[in-house]
Order: sequence, then C-alpha cells, then structure tokens
Amino acid sequence: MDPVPPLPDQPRITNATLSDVARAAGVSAITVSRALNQPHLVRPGTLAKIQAAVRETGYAKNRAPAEHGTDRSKLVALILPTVANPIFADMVQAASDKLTDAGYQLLLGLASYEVWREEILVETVLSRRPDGIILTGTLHSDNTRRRLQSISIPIVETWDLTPFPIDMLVGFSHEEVGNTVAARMLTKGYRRFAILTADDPRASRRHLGLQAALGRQGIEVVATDVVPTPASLQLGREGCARLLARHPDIELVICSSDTLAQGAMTEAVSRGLRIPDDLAILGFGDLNFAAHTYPPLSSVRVDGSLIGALAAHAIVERLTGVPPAKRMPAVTDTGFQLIERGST
Amino acid sequence: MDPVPPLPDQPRITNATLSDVARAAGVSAITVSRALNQPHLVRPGTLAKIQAAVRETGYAKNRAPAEHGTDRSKLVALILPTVANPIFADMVQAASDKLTDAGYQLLLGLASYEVWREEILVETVLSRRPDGIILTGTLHSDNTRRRLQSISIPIVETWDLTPFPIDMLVGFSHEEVGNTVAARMLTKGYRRFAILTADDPRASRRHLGLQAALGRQGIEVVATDVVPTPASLQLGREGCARLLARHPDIELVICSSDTLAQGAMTEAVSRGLRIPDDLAILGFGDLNFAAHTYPPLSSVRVDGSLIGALAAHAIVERLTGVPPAKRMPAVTDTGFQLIERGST
DNA sequence: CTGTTAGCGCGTTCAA
DNA sequence: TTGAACGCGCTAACAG
Repeated sequence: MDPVPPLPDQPRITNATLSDVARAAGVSAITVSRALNQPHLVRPGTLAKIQAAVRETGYAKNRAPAEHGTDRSKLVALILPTVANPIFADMVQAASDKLTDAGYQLLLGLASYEVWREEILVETVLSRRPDGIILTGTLHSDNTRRRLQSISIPIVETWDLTPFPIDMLVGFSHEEVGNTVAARMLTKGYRRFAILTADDPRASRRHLGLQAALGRQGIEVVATDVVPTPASLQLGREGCARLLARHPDIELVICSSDTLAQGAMTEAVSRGLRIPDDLAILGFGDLNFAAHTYPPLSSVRVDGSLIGALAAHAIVERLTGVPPAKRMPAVTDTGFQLIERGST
Repeated sequence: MDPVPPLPDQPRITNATLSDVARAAGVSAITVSRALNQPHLVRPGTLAKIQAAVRETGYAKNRAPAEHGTDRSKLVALILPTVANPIFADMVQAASDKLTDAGYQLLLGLASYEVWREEILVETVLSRRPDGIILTGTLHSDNTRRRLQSISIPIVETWDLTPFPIDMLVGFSHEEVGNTVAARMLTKGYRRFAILTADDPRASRRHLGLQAALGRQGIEVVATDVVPTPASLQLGREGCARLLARHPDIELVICSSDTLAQGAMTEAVSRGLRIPDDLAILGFGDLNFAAHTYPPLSSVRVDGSLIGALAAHAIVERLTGVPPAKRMPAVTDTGFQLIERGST
C-alpha cells in the first residue's frame, strides 16, 4: 500500500470557523458547537446538515477558544524522569491508554531525575491549565509543592509513599522493599552484601532501608558502587567489576535495576563465577527479561502499568465527578513482590 | 529529605491575571506581558517591580488566551505506535530533549500500529493547533493525509522513506534492510531461511524486501511466523518453537526485533542447539542488550535517538525561521548497519 | 430543540 | 520604554 502518490484533492478551506460551518448549514454557530460536542441535543435532521457542512468546509475543531472561555483543557500532564527505563515506558503506555479512553490528551514532560528540571516543567505545564497532573516521586522543590498545593486540579504522585502527599498517591514503600530484601537474604544465609545502584533518589531510599535493616542485625554492607542514570548493561558490568576488585569476598550484589543486575551477572559469569554459589545477584523491576537470563534473575517485581493505570484512573474519577465514596482511596499502595528464580 | 511536612504558606491567589499583576505593580497589563516574555524591552526598574508583583500575586502564566489570540501553541505532537518498544522510547527521549530546549512542549499520542487510531489522534491533536507534528511511518489513512496536506505547519514522517512524503522525512529504507540482510546471509552460506516477525507494517516491508532479494537467487523462505505486537521474549520463544516444529532443518531465523531474537535464542539453546552452527539468529534494532546475550546477538542497528533528534530539529528549524538554504534536507536517510556478533 | 448575548485574558498593532 | 484599543472563536447562560 505504500508508497502512495499524492492525493488529488486540494486543500480545503483551512481555519474554517464554527460560524463558517454555521453559515454553510444555515444554522447558528452554537448549534454547530452542540452538534460537534453534544450531538444528542440536536435534531437528527439538523445534525445531518451540519455534518455535511463540516465536510464541505473542511472544518477542524479548535480547542484554543474553548479553553480560553471555559478553563478546561482536556489535557493531563505526566512528568517523569525518563522514558528510557522500561518501567516508566510501561507507565506511560498504561496512563496514555486510560486517558485517551476518557477523552484526555497526554502532555509529557521528562525531568531527568532533577528537581530543578521538574520545577521548570511544572511551571510550563501549568501555563496550559491541565485538568490533572501525574508526578513521579514525592520529592519536589518547595516552589513546586507550593504551586501545586495552591491549585485545585487533581494531582497524583506516583512510585512512592509519603505521609504528606500533595493530593493523591499511587506507589509503594521503597524502605519496605529494603527491609523485605534484607530479611529474606539474611534468612538465606548471606552475610556479605554489596550494593550496585544508579544515582536515583528512590533507589537510594531502598538501599538505605536495606542498610538499616541489616544494621539492626549487626551486619554492614561491604561495598557500594553508584553509577549514573540511565542504567545500562555496560554500567552494570563495570560496577560489578569494581565491587569485586575491592571486595572479592562479597556474596550478594543487590542492584537498583534489572538492567544493572543483568550486566553484573554477565561480568560474574565471564569471570567464571558460579551463580548463585560464588556470587548471588538480585535485581529490581522484574522486567520481562528477568525470567530469561542465565540463570533466571531474582528480582523485586513492581508494576509500572498498574501505577500508570491507577494514576490516570484516579484523575479521571475526580474529573468525571465520581462521588468521593465510590472513588479509589487517595493513597493506594501498589505493593511489590520479591521473586526468586535462581540468581539468589 | 522526604517525607516532608506540609508547607506553611497558604495558597496564593489562584488565577491571578496579567491585569492583577499590573495593578499590583502600578503598570499596564501589556507591560507585564512584555516583562514576562521579552524582558529586554522593559526598563530594569519596572522589571523589578513587576517581578515582585508576580510573586505577590502568585501569578501563573496562562497560554490559553495567547494561543487563542495568536494561533501559536508552542506544542509539538509526537504520534507513534507504542512507547514499550525501546527504539521508540529512545526516540521520545531525544525528541523531548530537543523540543524542550527550543521552548516547545510535547504532546504524545500512542496509536498501537493502527491506522484508524492514528486518524483519530491526528484529528484530536490538530484541535490544539500544534506548531508541528512528528508521525511514525508513511502509511496513513486517506483522511489523515488529506488533513495534514491541507495545513501549513511542519510535519515530519519518521522511520521510513517514501517518494511522496507529506512534508519532511527522517528514516531509512526497510526494503533496503531486507536486501542487505539477504545479500550478506547468502554470502555466509545460509540457504534455509525462516522469518519470525511481529505484526508491524514496517517489519513486513523488511521481510518482503528480504523475500524478494532471496527470490532473485531462486531461494524461498522456508517458514514465517507472525506474532502480535508488542513483541516479548516469550513470544520469541514460542515463535521459534513453532518454526522448528514445522521445519527442523532451518538454518537461520531472521527476527523483526532484538526482543524476539533473544527469545528465539533462548528457545534454541534450551533445545541444545548450538548457535550459530545448528541455528543462526538475526535481530533488528541493535538494542543495548544485543552485545550481552549468549552468544552476542547479530542485529541490524538503527538509531531511535537519532531519528527523534533529527525530526525535532527539522521542526524547530522551520519554526525558528532558519532560511531554507541552511536547513537540513526535507528527506534525511538515517541509515542502518548490519552488525555481526556471533549469532550468525 | 435553537438562537442571542456576552465574555474569557492574552498578544498585536499602533500611537505616544 | 510604555500604553490603549481591539479581536481571536468558542461556549455558558439564558431566552424563546
């Protein structure tokens, strides 16, 4: 079907307005507006005339005056660090689907894990008067918090929990992840822990939780290696190599993402280490590939799609006037799950 | 730093307008507008007064009236099939960076490889009068083409080449990929080819190109297996299993993505097949992980970041009035590269 | 079911 | 360097 020659039809009248359509249809502008937005309020005959006139004039809807007049933009902003991390890509996909279904469009802002970027993005985004905002994390600049608290649209913070959300919250406790991992790995007999983490605030929280939990058992993390975001297999290999160089006797490397973990495994295997006997490795995210590495990767499963869908859902519920009693709670713990597959 | 208690400051006056700020600063609204958008046209003293008034009133910019009045939205729409495929995620990231730098915001639409969804998305997106549009592929509905041809904003089609672009084009030839792969694999001595492909129009084009090139040598593809999008490792395994069940003697499986290829490799290895001697496998995309599979995956490298950056760049150049002579060409071939690593 | 009136709050254009 | 007048095109509110 492709390539295709240029279509014969010539450009229609661009920028036809409602009045143009109205004139062509022999009705008033407001009737055209109704025909387009609330067709059930218009008599079928009139509707047909108007539809013909729309085609004839090549009319394309124009939301700018509508937004100006009504202050409803049908826009929802999603602000996240990056879309290169598959857990965020999943979130975007799920949020986009839900929002599109509900008649909203997605304004995307990527903040690269930097609070100051987020601040700028929020300010820019607010200039479009979005009907709702989805943020990543609960760590924002004071300006951002103040600005967001002063407005009355639904806001969802995601991927985290906090006692002081700006508005709504969909996520899980990163400290709790650390606790759970510590408890389980101690049970399995590991004592010499290393951390391989990307430079990401939520990952740090998980590892602080881990260290605290280990500390309560009198155990210290032997070594920590921090790599820049976004993580890659290469960074995982290199990080693992540094850890092993400094501390050849570590038993377990806990990684802040599956990608780092897979890179670390590659390094370990290439050195002839047996996994998990010589070196155990734990990932985070539990991405699709975790079940398909050699050996299959143990990982903490979190669900980006779920977070995206729930966040979008929370916003749409508010906007469509679902009564508070029937809405999802303002704080939703999406949970996580430690999955063991053979690398620990 | 987190959790954080609620900030003490109370909500400022929401929806303060330029006039409110003007009153507080003792100037006219238009001067405030200038102070915000073209500060160099305002005397420093006045500027300072206005900045104070902005803080005092909690003024937040409002683009709606501006858009209504001027028909420039500072919005660029990016329409693609999905963001779950990392090559598209790379593209989004790169495009977003470029556009943000140039002062534009990103409106994201996901069309799931379906032309009718794209048609709806384009129509919806046009209602916001974006300053530019980036599309994926060159295959659109007649309505979409007609609509887009009738408007005068910069439009870039991506990930493909065609003699009849709507406006600008950034991509590579999928038929050419097929040709190149065929030529090289024939040279290496493979004769019994199988195809494992996701249900995606550009992938199909590549495989048609492959089949045509093989046909010219009197060789037929032994078997084809089509899986739904989005691809996954699991689908790759299953597809490979089906191919081997039907035709145990195939020598080479050419996959429409690295993900499928890796899944296929997993299946082959689990059956005790040696790669590439018993079965060779070729991927597409050359994602980061391709170099880190066992054996490392041969793949056709394409660069999503490059495509995203060039597409955004082309739009910005037009919008910022770079003279045609200094602009990038309307059609840019981003090329591809066959990388052999050990799986072929 | 359809029409009339009025106003949303900016930026553009021109004048001072 | 600053200001005044105007209009962008739609929809809310009310009337018929």
